[in-house]
Amino acid sequence: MMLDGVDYTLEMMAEPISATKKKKNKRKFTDEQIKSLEMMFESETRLEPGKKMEVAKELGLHPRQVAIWFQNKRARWKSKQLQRDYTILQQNHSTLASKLESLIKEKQALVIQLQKLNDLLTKQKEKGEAIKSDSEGKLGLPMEKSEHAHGGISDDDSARKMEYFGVEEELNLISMVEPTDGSLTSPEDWRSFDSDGLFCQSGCGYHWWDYWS
DNA sequence: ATGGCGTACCGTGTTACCTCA
DNA sequence: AGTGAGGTAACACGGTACGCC
Repeated sequence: MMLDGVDYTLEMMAEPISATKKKKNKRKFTDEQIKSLEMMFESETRLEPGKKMEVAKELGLHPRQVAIWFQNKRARWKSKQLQRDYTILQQNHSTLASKLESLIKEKQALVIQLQKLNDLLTKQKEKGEAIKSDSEGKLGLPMEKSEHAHGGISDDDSARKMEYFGVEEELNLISMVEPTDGSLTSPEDWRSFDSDGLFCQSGCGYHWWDYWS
């Protein structure tokens, strides 16, 4: 049985066709046919009817065979593309996951530093208030003494602060502002954090180190 | 203008066959 | 020689687009 130069009975007719099972005249395309089809698929994944007829004639195939080959090729290409995309997504996910992990660790370290500093500030505030009330009790006057009155911080004061906080912790003061729940990330939270006067930057008339004496 | 019909094509899933380890 | 897995041509089916009447 010859069809456009192709013998479709090859290999297939050795076995009788069963009544229930439809026998397919399946024959593998030649390397040359596949090569030509692949080249065409690279330039266009769909064939126009005219082009399909032309290709079929050129390769000695039925137009239907060419159409089916392109359909199957598109399906195979899509499947492989999905696999490639999946691999890329997996790699991206892995990279992001490791970055997230290191960021979480970094955050935890910062939170611990922040809590430590908050404890120090609370203790210092309590200590300052105790001294203040003690002085008022003795003199019967509000406390006026500060380094402002003397014209600045003494070397003695600076040394005492360093001794208390340590140089590194003092340098990191600005960055230690985020609690575990992230509740200080909004402007409102910043105001509330500042409202106890610990971080009053201007117009307060005194600073936290005023309580050192 | 609209709806019915036939045709061609597509995507998706399945089947049947071939090849190879 | 027999067999199972993987590849693939061919098919089935449902959906869509288009032209014609």
